Amino acid sequence: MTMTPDTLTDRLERGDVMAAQCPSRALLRHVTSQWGVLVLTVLRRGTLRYSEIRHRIGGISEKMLAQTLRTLESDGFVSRTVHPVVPPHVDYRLTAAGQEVAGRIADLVDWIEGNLGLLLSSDTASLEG
Amino acid sequence: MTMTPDTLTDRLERGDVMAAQCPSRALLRHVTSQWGVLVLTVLRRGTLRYSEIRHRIGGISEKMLAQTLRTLESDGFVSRTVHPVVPPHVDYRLTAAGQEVAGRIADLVDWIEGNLGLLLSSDTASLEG
DNA sequence: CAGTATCCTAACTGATACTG
DNA sequence: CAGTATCAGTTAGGATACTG
Repeated sequence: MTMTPDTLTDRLERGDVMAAQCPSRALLRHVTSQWGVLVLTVLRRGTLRYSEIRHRIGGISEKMLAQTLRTLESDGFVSRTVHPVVPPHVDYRLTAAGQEVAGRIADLVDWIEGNLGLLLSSDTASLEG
Repeated sequence: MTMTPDTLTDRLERGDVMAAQCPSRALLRHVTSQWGVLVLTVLRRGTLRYSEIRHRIGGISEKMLAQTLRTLESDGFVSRTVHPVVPPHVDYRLTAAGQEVAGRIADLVDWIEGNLGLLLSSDTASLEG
């Protein structure tokens, strides 16, 4: 097995997330952000309005939901549709790329939820937030 | 299809990550933290020493690596082995639970790395960090 | 080598109040 | 309804120096 003699440029072009300046780092940070994970997860079920998302994610503030949605939208994971009615009606849904990442996030979330008991019973498990 | 008439207690016991106080939230935050993701990813290849991890993850500081390793260890995702020699030699490796979550994280990371071009070419993609 | 201790800044976060 | 604006507190994060 031969090792690739990796230059920094090689790594950036390849999209190597281990290179500090690689754009994939930023994308990864956005989708794995505290609220990004949960927003992507709830949107898997379909199109939702701002208030519906907020209601489904316990503890998220208006500010962070708005900010997270804007980031995910600008990254191309979420699309935003404004219905020009009064009172306002805005829908959010996953793009094709969003469905891909959200599916993978959901696999992770599901495993953790499903193995919570196992994890918490471990003698080394912490309670800290 | 009938809806589950969800109490908060139900959701916590089920390990529902959408409930703000659920312990799965904290675990999820730890493994999806900026450095947690990368540490879990590099450890998939096998046992590594502190300095090896630090070298492989571009841009991580000593402080954040130490902190991230301690958190992942206390959550039961990483195990730490001290070899009582001088100079010190400490090994880190994934536990069984760690391998499960790291595998799922890797699926996400791989997809993003592999589709970077697609994501960046999107007209809505941002450059921000 | 593998960290810890200290200091400092910037970013994240939430509460509240307000707007179209 | 769907946000934005503002403010204040907390935490994340990095640089440097130091220890066993």
